[in-house]
Amino acid sequence: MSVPIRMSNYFLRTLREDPSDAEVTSHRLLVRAGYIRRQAPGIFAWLPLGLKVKAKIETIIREEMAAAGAFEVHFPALLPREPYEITGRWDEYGDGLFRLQDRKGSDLLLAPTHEEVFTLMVKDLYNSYKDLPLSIFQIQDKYRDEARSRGGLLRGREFTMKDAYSFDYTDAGLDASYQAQRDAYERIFTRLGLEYVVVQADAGAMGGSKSEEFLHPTAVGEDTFVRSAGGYAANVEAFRTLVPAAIDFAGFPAAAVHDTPDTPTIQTLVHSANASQPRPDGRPWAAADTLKNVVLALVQPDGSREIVVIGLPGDREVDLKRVEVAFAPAEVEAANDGDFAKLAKVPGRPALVKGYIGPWSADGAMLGETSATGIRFLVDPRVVDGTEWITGANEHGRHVFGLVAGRDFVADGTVEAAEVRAGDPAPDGSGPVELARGMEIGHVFQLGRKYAESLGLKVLDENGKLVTVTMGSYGIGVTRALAVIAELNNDAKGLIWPKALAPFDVHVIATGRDEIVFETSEAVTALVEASGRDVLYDDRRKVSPGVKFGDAELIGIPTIVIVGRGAAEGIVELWDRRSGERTQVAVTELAAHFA
RNA sequence: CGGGGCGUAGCUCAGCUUGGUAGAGCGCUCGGUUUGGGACCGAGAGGUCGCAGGUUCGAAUCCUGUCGCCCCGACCA
Repeated sequence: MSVPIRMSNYFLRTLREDPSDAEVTSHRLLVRAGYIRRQAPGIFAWLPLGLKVKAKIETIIREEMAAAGAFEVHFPALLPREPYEITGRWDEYGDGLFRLQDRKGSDLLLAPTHEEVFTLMVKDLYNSYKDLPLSIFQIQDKYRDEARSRGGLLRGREFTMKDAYSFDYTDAGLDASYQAQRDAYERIFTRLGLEYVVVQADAGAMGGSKSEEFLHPTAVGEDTFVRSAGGYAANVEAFRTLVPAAIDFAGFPAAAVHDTPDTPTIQTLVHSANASQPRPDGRPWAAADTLKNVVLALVQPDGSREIVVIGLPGDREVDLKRVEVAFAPAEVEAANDGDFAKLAKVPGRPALVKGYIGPWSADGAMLGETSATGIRFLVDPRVVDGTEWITGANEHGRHVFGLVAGRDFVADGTVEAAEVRAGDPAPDGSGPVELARGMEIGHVFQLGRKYAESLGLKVLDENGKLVTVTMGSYGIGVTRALAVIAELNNDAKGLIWPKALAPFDVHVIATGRDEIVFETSEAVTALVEASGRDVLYDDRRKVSPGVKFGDAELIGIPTIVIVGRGAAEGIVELWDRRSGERTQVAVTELAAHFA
C-alpha cells in the first residue's frame, strides 16, 4: 500500500501567476501547477506530479502493447553514427539531428527515432522465419533539434515516444502486424480519453507504402486534414484530387489569341476577359476558367536546381507543403529573378514572358520536356483532356482563349500541388470534404523492406531461401499526448485530470486550525488510502483555505475531500473538480463512497 | 532563416521617453495575530538591471555590438 503524500513536505511549488514564457494553455498550466519546468527551449524537467501522470499514460500504453503481443525493450538515446550512416539518415536528417563526438572524436547522435538499431538488434539475434512475426517496442526519449519548438510539451526537442517496430517475412504478415498495432492505438487513445481521427498520411521520406496518422482534432494542432461525411479522412498532404472524366473535344472551336493588356494577375485577366471577350453563352468568365502557370525551382539534396512549371486552375493557390511532398526529397522554392534570367539566356530557348506564361504559342509548344523550352510541365489533375482554358500566350499583354487540353497542349504529367478546399470531392466518392486542424498523436507506418535491405536483415524462409524482412514502425508521442490531454481537460482555475490519469486519486484538504480538523483529515486520508486510492493530503498549517482551494483547483485531482468546519460533527465535504459539485458526507459513510 | 516582442529580486512586473546611489506585489526567513476562497502587523534576507564596449562628472535609462528567450511564419517520419 502506498503512503499518502503530505503537501507540507512534497516537492511541489505552484505559481500564483502564469509564467511569462508560456502561452499555450497546457504549457501554462503544467508549469504553474508544478508538473514541469523548462530547462532550455523545448526541453523540460519533470517534477513529481508530472512524472506520475506520465507514468500513468505509459502504463496504459504498456498494457495495450502487451495485449498486442509486443515486447518491451530499451535502447540508448546516445547511439553511434554508423547505422545511421548506412541508411543515409545521418545526412538526410540535416540540422534536425543532435550530433556529438566522444573524446576519441567518434561521431555519436542523440536518436531522433530508432529504426536502425531495432533492425540491427533483430539481425543480431534472429535468422529464421520461425522467429517471425516479431513486434518490439520501447518508451524512450527522442531528440530532434527542431528549428522551432513550440507550445511547451506540444513540440519539444526532447520528448518521450513509444516506438514499436514489427518484423515479418511476408507482406500479409506485415499487414497483420500493422493492423494489430493500429487496433492497439485505437484502444490506447480511447483509454486516454483522446478523440482521434485516423487519416491517410504521406509516406514521405520514410519511403514506406502505407501510412496513417492519428490526429486529435484541435485548434492548436499543426496538421491540416480533410474528412468527408462518408468516412474519408486524409492529411492534406496525402489528399488525392478526384479526377474528372475526360471530355470529348471534337467540334470544339479553335483556340484564339486576344489582346489582354495589363493583365499580369488572374484577377486582372478575368476582368479584362469579361470586358473584351464575353463568353458566347453569356456566363461570365471566372478565375477557374484560367490556367495559372506557376514557375517553381526544385532544389535537389545534391544542390542542383531544376525549373518546373505547374499549371493549375486560376482560382487555386499552390500549397507549398503539398508540393514539397510531391517533389520530395527535393525542396521547393518560388522561382526567383535569377531563374527567369537563366531561362532567357539559354540559347535556342524562347524566354518565358513573366505574367503571360502558357504551354502554347503560335510557334508551337512552349512548356514540357519535348517542347521548345524543354521545361518540365506538370498540371493539376483537374486539367483533363477536353477542358478549355484561358492562359498566357507567351507574349506580353496577350492570352489565348479556348485552349483545349489534349488537343492544343500536353503536359508531362499531373501533380498534387493545388490547395485543398472545403467542399472538394473526396477521391473515394464519399462526398465533399471539410477541413480541420489536428495534432498528430500517433503514426503507424508500413516501412516495407527499406531498412532491412540497407542493413541486411534477412531470414531463411520455409524453402531455405534468404528473404529480406519487411518492417513496420509505430509511434505515439507520450509527452505530446500528455500535453494534448491537459489542453483538453482544464478550466479557468486549472487542470482537471481524467480519473485514469490524475497524479493522485483523491486530494484531501484540511482547512481550519482546530486539532480535530487534522485528526479527521488523517483518518479520512487513511480510510481513502485503504480503499486502494492514492491521496495527496494538504496538511499545511498556517496556509489559508483560499490558498488550498486554489492549489487544489490548479493541480486538478478529480476528487477533493474538504475537512473543515463540519469536522467536529464528523462531516466532510466531497468536491468534484470537474462538475464543481460539493456534497456533505459523514465520515462514517465515506468508506461507502470509496468502496 | 524571415517578421514581431522581451531580457530589472525566486515569480509577475514598474522604472527607461526627460541620465542623478534599485522599486512594487507575490514568494522566502523570524516574531505575533488570523483560518471555508489566494489574511494582517512588525522585523529581515534577496538584484554585477543578459553580456561587452562607448558617450558622460554620473548609465537600468542614451549609442554600438553581442548573447539569450518567447510568439508568428518557413522548416519539421
